[in-house]
Amino acid sequence: MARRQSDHETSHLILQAALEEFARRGFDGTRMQTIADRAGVNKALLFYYFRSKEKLFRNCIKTEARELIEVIRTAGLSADEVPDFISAIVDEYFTFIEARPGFVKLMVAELMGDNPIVQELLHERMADTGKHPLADIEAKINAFQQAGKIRGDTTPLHIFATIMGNCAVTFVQHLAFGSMVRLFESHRDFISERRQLIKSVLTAGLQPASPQPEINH
Amino acid sequence: MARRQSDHETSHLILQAALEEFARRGFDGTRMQTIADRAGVNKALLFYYFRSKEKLFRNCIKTEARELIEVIRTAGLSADEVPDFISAIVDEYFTFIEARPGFVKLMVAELMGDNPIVQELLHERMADTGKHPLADIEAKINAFQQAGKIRGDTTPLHIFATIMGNCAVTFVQHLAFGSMVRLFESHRDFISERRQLIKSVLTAGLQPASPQPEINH
DNA sequence: CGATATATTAACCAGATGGTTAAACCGGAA
DNA sequence: TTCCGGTTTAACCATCTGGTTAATATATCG
Repeated sequence: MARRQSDHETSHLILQAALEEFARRGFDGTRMQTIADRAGVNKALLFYYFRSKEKLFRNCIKTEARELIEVIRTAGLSADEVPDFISAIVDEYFTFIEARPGFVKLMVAELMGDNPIVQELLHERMADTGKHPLADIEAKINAFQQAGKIRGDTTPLHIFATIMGNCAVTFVQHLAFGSMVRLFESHRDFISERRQLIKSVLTAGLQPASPQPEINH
Repeated sequence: MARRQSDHETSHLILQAALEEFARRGFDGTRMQTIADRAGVNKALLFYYFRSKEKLFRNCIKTEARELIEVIRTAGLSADEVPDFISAIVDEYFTFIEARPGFVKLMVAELMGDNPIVQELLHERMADTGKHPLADIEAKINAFQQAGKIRGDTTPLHIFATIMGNCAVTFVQHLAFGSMVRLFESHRDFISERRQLIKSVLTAGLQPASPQPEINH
């Protein structure tokens, strides 16, 4: 009964199953046996292809993070004006995550851990390409600032963090508010409303210092 | 050698230790023995005061969530103008979290789980007070909208989610970006820069529809 | 076919983990 | 002092978990 599959096929099955389980249960909550069951293979195969639970986890993280970075990078570079820039990044981020229900949880699980896997990934990429994967985005934001098209009172990375943060947190809020209030109708409604609001708020909020009311602190 | 302590003292010690461990390792990653060690008590005491690991975890979550809700509620109600409203909530949120290094991780751990503990807490509070803990805040935002002081093209809860989301995500980004780029100087610098930027961006971005550039999508 | 390298599996293992229990401990009341 | 209820502990247990191993199955190639 044991049909033999190609190396690539089997390890891909495992990776996919692992991705879903890690996303759902976190690192510690995930059982190797469960991944094996989900992939329809013997547990020992997980250790045959990936040497340990941690290595398998690292592989999952890297696979997903690599994709996201590329998606965001491409989206950001495709736009020439600030509103389009924001809109493109937000849209691509949302689309990316909506297609990967467990992604945010997976990334959070990575951040909960002690070893920064993403950092490892970035080192690899920098060794390959010779520059930071986000360097282009950073330069683009800097150019916007020089042209007076975006607020210049902070660093490009803070601008970037603001955009990405609003996107990412949406999907955690989706869980949080979903259980805290049920005044939000359906899931999709919440997400899509949020997407538009983020674009609008950021487009207005990231404009160069227009006369704003004083803030107490 | 076994000094006897008062009931309250011991269970409080345990709760505090549990809080730190759950925050650091998540639910599944936390060991009851470790909590016991940290609290300096015998492991069996954890089961004596709290009946199970899960009950202990629930207790931690509720304790923290209750505090945060109250802090935010109070902050929000204390301000009469939108910029102060935003500033107060952001400041209180940041202060709250800075004093509790593991809070965000703890809450994320709760959201990762399958049973919505926070929802349980809200039900209790609503049974006590007769209204949703955030109802006052919601009403206040609604009043701002009616007065044309804040954008009226979305619901109060989306406004609230935008403010809270920006705060919460900061402390996750602190971890994420901290390992992704090291262009951010120290931890405190990142956090405080972020705090000011959030206030500014939101104050500008949440204003009622001023003429904004078109957004492609 | 036979040989070889790779894939796959069942059975197994040592250590850890949440939880239990019965006994000991301790302060205070009578 | 004696007794009693709440508190604390050491020892214990059933179960689970990541990881190993030795044997088996399968494709590929000469």
